[in-house]
Amino acid sequence: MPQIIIADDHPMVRGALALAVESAFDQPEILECAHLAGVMQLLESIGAADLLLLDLRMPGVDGFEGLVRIRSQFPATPVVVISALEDPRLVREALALGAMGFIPKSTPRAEIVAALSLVAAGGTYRPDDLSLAEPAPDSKGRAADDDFLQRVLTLTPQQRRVLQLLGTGKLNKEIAYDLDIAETTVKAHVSSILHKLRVYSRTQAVVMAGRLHLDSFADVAEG
Amino acid sequence: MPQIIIADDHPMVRGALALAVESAFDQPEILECAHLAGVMQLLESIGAADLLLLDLRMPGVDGFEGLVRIRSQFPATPVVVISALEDPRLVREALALGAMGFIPKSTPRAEIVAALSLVAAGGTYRPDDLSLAEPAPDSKGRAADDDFLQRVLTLTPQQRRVLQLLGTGKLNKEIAYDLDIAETTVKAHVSSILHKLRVYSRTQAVVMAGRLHLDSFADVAEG
DNA sequence: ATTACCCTTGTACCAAAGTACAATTGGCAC
DNA sequence: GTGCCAATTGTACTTTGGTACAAGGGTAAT
Repeated sequence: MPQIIIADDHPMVRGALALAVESAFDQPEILECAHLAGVMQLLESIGAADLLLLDLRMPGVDGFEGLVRIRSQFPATPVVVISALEDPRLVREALALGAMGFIPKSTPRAEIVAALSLVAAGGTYRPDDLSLAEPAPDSKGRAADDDFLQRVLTLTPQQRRVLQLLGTGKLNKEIAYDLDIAETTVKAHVSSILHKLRVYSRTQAVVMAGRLHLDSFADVAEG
Repeated sequence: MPQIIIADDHPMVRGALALAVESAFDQPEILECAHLAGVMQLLESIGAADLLLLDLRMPGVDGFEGLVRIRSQFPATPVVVISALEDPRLVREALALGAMGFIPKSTPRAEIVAALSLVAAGGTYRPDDLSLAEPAPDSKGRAADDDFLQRVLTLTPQQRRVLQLLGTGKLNKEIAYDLDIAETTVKAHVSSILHKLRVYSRTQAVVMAGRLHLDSFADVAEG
């Protein structure tokens, strides 16, 4: 019996998604959450879900931070991002951050069902009109960030956890305690992380990684 | 004959600013630059300008770094920051870093002229709607951040410059080079900064300080 | 079963970070 | 002037951070 988590702060949306899930899976166990904390608790208690439908905007989730947290702490759980928006950049970034799909809320039910089946089968889904419209980099700063994203994706799950804690400013010693491993091991991970991210200090890694969350800066027209 | 430097990578913007400068000063000598390197060269050759209009975003300047470099190497030159953005936090920080004014590109010409005159007279300028709209905390997470902001404000100007460079992930050695001081001095500043901010590592300082800039998340409507 | 990769840990070493104490200079205010 | 403070620098020291190398155990794929 597949366990599916639906995380959205809007009950109506959860209901609609539940219908789609019931169509796409055989006797699913549907677990609903209205906030990120609930999702994390659920995942901790059941270890890993078979699928997680995650809204980008809910209490406790301001953007991709929730996705990143979940992906790094529960890499085994496939995540499909649900969003009211469908900006190509958002889609790309969500997928780059490890989401297995991106479903705009405006998607027809039938297509949602197909998308969920696709992801359950190990595929990835994105809105049709984006399959081709991808290779269109617009601004300059974007490129560098995308490069960095690609590098973050080469990190192993444990390394992502380390990077996560690194991002809170913790010492190696504290990270070791948190992950219940030796400080030596943390150092090994940090070294590997620095190489993969092509930076030369933890501080730089933190600065770079920090941008992944909040580089949603609206390009403002010249005055 | 006052020497005024206009640094912006957009010719149209430079033109508009030049007009304002000509209205605000008597027979000004206007020097234009499209990138940071040119500004530094100009300042080195003429020693100090009477006013520098500096865009936040140009080749070689990703944010406050250029402002910091200029302020530290040519403290005698008053700098007015020109920006397409007008986030109150940006304004506050620019002024904290030693800018004598902050002029959004959307400002009417007449007001720009007045602002330039004000700064030339030794005053500081900021957009009107920010003089009062500052002390308005809205969300919960704000409280802690405001505490932190209060602590940041206890930093001396030079310490803020150091913190700024710290936030780019630079080593003490690099910071020393940028500010043209000894690494020992940088260490002294960092130590002092850590104490004032009540953190125990540069990484934590960077993480905390990072929040001050970019927690500007646009609230998006539900689908 | 052999390869490959991840996670783990250890030792050893070097570089960077951070603290503590002391001292000089210069500006500014009372 | 005297005092205060920012800024600077130095020496000396301890703690973190980071690299290099080596190695054992686990899992998954070929």
